[in-house]
Amino acid sequence: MKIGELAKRSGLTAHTIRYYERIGLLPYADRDRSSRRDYDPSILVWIEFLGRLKTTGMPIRDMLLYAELRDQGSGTEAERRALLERHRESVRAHVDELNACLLVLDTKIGGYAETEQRMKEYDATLAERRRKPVGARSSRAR
Amino acid sequence: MKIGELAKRSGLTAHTIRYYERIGLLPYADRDRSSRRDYDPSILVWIEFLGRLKTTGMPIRDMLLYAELRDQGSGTEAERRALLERHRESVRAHVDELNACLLVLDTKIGGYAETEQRMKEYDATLAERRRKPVGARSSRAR
DNA sequence: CTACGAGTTTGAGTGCGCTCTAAGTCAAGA
DNA sequence: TCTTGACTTAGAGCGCACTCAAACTCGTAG
Repeated sequence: MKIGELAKRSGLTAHTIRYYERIGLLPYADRDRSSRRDYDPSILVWIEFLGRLKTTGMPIRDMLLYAELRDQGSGTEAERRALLERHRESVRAHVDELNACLLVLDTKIGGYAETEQRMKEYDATLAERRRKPVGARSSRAR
Repeated sequence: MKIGELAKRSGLTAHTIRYYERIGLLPYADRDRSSRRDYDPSILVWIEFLGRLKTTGMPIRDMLLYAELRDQGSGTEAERRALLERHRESVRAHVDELNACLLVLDTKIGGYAETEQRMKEYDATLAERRRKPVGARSSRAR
């Protein structure tokens, strides 16, 4: 698979794929006789996993650490696991924080909704007063 | 309240507070006779809210939009509400995405845990073989 | 043969959100 | 009076994660 094809399939740009290779996030890709990168589709699995790490806010320097452990192969599993576990906890904490913020947001939005509601009622009252002018009892006061 | 005090209370640095004022995220603060900023503690509420927006990933340009609507006062409530509602949905979507990633992470970590377990068992088998050498029936094969 | 399109490299540029520097002002305490 | 330290400004610098530019090389279709 050429870099253009991989870009399409992975959702990254060719630029980004080369950048990732440069910094060591993607392994050095085999080149064909005219020195174009030629990928094995299995790279997609790794890119997808990197995407998860990215989505969950892991900085590139940590992904790099994980990638290096992975390249070193067996014997690094415990460290890799520890890295992922630490990350998992930070993601969980962040999710909790986001949920707390969502509550605040809901409250704030609820406040605007109330204001809107009171304004509608006020408008309705005015309309009522125009129909049954001064002195007439408001039908809204039930 | 002076900027240093506000920094302590808000968790922002004085630098960041000045930066936020410069870009319009914080209102222009009143200065005392020697042109130092003097804050009303009520600013803390606004800073805290900005913090929530930041935590939930709202870019500064959007906070700025919200801040401008707020400065314009009444008549902008519907727009402010709409802005927050859009943001809320994007945060919800992001939380869902994070939760999905957490599942993947759990699976991956589970994989490492399994490998570790198998290695422990293998070590145990070796130890067993050392105690009851060649020919002896392994007690682990139950 | 030549033109095109997709690839190559190195290195520079971009947008975001701060973060810091330099040079100066001011008020209060020793 | 002098020193200290918290403040002021405009503007430069930084770390991150890309993103793009320039100049070049290939393989293939017309």
